[in-house]
Amino acid sequence: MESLRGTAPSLSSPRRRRGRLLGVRRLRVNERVRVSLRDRELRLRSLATLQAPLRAPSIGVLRRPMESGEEALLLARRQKLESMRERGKNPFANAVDTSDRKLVAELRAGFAPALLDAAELRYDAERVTTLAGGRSFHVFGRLVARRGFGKASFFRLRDRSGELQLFAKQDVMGTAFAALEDVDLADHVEARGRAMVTKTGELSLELSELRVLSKAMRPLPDKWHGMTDADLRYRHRYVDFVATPEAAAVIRARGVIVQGLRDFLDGEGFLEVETPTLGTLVGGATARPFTTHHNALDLPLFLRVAPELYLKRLLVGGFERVYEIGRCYRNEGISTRHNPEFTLLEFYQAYATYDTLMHTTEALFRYVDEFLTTTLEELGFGTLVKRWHAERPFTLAEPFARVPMRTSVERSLERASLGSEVLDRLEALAFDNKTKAAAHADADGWVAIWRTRSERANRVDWPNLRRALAACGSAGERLFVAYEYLVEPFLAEDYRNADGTKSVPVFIIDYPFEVSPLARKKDADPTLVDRFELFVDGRELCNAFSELNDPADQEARFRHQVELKNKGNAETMDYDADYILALEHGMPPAAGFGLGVDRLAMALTCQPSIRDVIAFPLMRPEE
RNA sequence: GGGUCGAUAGCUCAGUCGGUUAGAGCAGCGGAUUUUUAAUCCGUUGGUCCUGGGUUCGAGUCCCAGUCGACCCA
Repeated sequence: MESLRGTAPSLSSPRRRRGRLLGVRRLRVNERVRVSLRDRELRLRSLATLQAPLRAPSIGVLRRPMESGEEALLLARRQKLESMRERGKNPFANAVDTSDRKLVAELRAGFAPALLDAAELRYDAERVTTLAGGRSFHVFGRLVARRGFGKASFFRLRDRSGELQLFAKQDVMGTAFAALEDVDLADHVEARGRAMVTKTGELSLELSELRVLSKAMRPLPDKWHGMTDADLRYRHRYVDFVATPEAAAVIRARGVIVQGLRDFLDGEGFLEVETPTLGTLVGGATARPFTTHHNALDLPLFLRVAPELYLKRLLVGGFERVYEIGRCYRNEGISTRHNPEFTLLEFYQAYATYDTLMHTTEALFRYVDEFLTTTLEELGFGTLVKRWHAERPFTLAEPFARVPMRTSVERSLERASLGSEVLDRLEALAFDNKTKAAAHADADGWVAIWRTRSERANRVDWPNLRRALAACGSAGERLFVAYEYLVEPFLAEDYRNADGTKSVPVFIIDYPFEVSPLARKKDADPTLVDRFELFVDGRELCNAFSELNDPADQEARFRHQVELKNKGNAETMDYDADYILALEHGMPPAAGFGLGVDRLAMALTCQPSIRDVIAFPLMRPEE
């Protein structure tokens, strides 16, 4: 990584600006187009004046192939733009009158009584004519398809609410029909026309007028296949959203999900707040931070990894129920489940325990899912949302399972035909490369035998389990690691609904205190804390606990974090003296909750990568 | 960080064993077409085969290095 950053500028050749539609490259292409136009003019002029002697070579000039296929496409659009200007039409018109605008969805709603087939959107012609009553309708949108028939033409217009066919006929439009030659796919237009139904039953506007409002200078991707190259899609999301309707629907769904979260919490009397994203300390989660710098104060700063400690200060300040939905930043790897910046929902509730929050969590998930479903149906995404529901490998309809962490490990061992000996021997299993292999001979032998006990026992990632155990400094950490390797990979198959067709969300509860530096210890067993994480189809979505409000205990936990940091662990918290001071002023008993909003969106919309639910995911630059 | 796979026209993709001038569909351009909906029909433009190096009489194809991406693992 480091070396890459250092050497990239000198190594990277001026190439790489090939093939991929990169923003920077686009500009260059445009410049090249302009230059080449000037070139051509000059050459043509010289042809005319110099005549015969240069004739042979200049034919070569004339027949010189267009710079590239892409540039030829751009040139064609520029020529249409010029043609518009010559006819006094502004290709980037700004003054529009939307006072009588109809959204496509509104228009369809108005003609709903004439629907013959709701699934295929076929309409009865006579009833549409009657309902329209001779009115002209005014619509705005982008042209996404066209079919020409000489003296007639079909367009497909898309606005934010849906798509509608426009039908242009020469005998209706008169001279305006010829101007359609300057209209390209992807142009933004306004159109007026009477509502009618075509021979095939499609509701259409028979155009009296079509005006280009904004000329698109680049074509859309393949009308049928769209854009499938993942690299292109993520780098040029604005194109992806036009070319891949589901990609746009997912972003819309995400917005609705966030709205649903707010709706639920507002209804429970929570106050939405905003807390700092820049700070001098790292806290609220064990994660490696991004660093930055404030110039005026000459102060090194961290981007927050979680809002937790500020939200709990608000509890001290008398706000009993607060929440924040905000961006957090963790300087860690990128994967299908991790983006360096991501959105966290955290809420804190005074006089509640983690047990209270388990009930709240179930209610919240069901509320948001219902909200998403009904809202998307209203927006005309009924088919899509049905498909998502069917594809989901989990169900929210049944009670979520609850299992204490230790029990979950014991159960999982049983299912793998392994005994408690595995749990008893965690410390001895630890393996790291520093120690001689001979020292692990016993453990190697046990693992070899355990692997033979069952197919599931063989599926366990023993090498990495043993490596992770080597990094543990306490029994609590070892239990947690055992859980991660022996239980978590099997959650989705172990916890199923009544008929076994879908997985059921699982609360894993009662974590070791060593891996929970901000959670309250259990009264009955101080080696554990009142904490749960929620796993939906085996993926961690939530983390919640009864809050630690004993300043002395919190101080000891912070000290332990600092010890780990001094030993070289990058994913630790700082000692936050001001937070201790806040606790000393008295924080009410409370429980707090965190939810990965991106991951929730992934789960509810069946998206395989976090990049699909983020409008503009982080990409390595091309050049 | 490791492994596997991939990169060919603006987009989606073929390209056989290393062998003639690298093909198709869409989009574009020209033509025909007044009810199509992936419209159709005729014609046509468009290529740094990701980059660099190597092997070879000959490389899109084989080898090495690199870039970017996808997936899996860490």
